Amino acid sequence: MKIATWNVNSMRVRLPHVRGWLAEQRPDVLGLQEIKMPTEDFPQADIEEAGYRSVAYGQRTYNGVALLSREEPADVGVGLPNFPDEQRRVIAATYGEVRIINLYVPNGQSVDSEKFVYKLAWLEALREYLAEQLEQYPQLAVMGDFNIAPDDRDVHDPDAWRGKVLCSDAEREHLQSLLSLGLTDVFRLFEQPEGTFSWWDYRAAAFRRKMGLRIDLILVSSKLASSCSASSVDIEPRKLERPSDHAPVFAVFE
DNA sequence: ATGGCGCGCGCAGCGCGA
Repeated sequence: MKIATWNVNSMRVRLPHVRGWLAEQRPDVLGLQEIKMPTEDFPQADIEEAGYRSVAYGQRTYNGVALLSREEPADVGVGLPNFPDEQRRVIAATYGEVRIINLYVPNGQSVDSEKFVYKLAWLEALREYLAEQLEQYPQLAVMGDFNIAPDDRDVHDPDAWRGKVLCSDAEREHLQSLLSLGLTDVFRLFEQPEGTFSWWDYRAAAFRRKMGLRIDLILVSSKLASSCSASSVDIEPRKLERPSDHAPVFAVFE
């Protein structure tokens, strides 16, 4: 089974990239974030032409998530059950025995903003939800745009970013508390090239200059971790015309 | 190097992202 996550920064604009990537990589499940359109506008027919089912949880202008899959999804859930929120950031579904939760974690803007307070509260509610889901689903994958770089290795210039949003101790501690539930960041199960990132600012030629962060993650339960055979970032779509600022990240399970 | 870029909205220029 191959699963992947990709913040597409507008599904309308990125539909050709998504279709191309599905055709080339053939993931079993692809989680999308920042589709930036209402659920009813999601291009389900175009995705079906590519051989994929889809479930979306979208809204106008901001946020929005979707799950594309070769198999029919079961038990679709949206949102965090313990955190009423107008912002649409979570969609979950079960494929066979595997539960997949697709996330768009709040950005947080800056560590002294109200949005940062919201981000930390959101992460606390996420931890409670994941604790409950782990009890229910031994084979659990939680993937998406976490908007947290787990470690200095995941930051092109750790000193410049130290303490800043996406890299602060408070955010990293929240991520650690998710991992403490029994989840593993599968990317780090394997030897990786130094300076592997999943997001690069559109400004300042950040991609060309390899100035990025790894903030798109795939966390899995121990049962899935033991069967994981690969995990990588595919930076090729970031080189296309009008790219998303994020690259897809995938993991393979035997 | 925070400013630049790119998105939606909507038709100018702003809010937002990370």
